[in-house]
Amino acid sequence: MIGSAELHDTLLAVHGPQHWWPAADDEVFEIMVGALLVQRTAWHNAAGAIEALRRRDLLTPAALTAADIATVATCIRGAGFFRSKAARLMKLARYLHRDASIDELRTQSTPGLRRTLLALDGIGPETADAILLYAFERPAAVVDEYLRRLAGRLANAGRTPGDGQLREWVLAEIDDVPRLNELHALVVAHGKTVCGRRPRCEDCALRRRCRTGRTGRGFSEA
DNA sequence: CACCAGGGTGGTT
DNA sequence: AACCACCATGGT
Repeated sequence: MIGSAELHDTLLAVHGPQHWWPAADDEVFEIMVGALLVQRTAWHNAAGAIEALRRRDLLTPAALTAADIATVATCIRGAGFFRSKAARLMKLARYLHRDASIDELRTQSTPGLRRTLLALDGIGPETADAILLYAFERPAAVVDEYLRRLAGRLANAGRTPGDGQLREWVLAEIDDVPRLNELHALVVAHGKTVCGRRPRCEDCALRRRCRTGRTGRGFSEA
């Protein structure tokens, strides 16, 4: 099985740097909002929703808590699923304004912070790891559908790995935030342009590594 | 027109 | 544990 470091380097050579969320310290809440808004939505539309919220100065927990949910829903309508997303944003803002705070979350250990995020409405494993990585700059491996499909083609020996195995596989060779950041963005770029739902391995820089082409060790159990 | 986009939740088998 | 419907808009 190819290592995550080689996957990173190969995709970087093909697609170049992706420039995803260079998280400034005062943008943590904004990035958390973006991570919720972008779910099953093109980034362009999520970005428009964030700008609409920014125009109304709603990108702080306090301001969003005080806002009317109908106003929030109007701002984020273009990002889709606006009713559920508006409710989730209000819950997130209330939680960070009343029950906790960004600074308090910063003091938590990475595993603890992951559990904290997973307990919030609308934050599942992928969004939690994206927030850990892009907002809090913690070493986290974001496992998305593109990476699952990619791993399914690259792991020719064993069975297709589960999400937990995929996280371990990524972190085994990459533990620094900049490359984990870049890797997830590159996997998405690769999935959208070359090997998406229907693989086009003949055009892919990884074609020699794919199940249709070659040998490898595959993922090990446990 | 069908399909996709930086998923998660709740219910059923 | 795997599968499913649902959420909803904008772009191609």
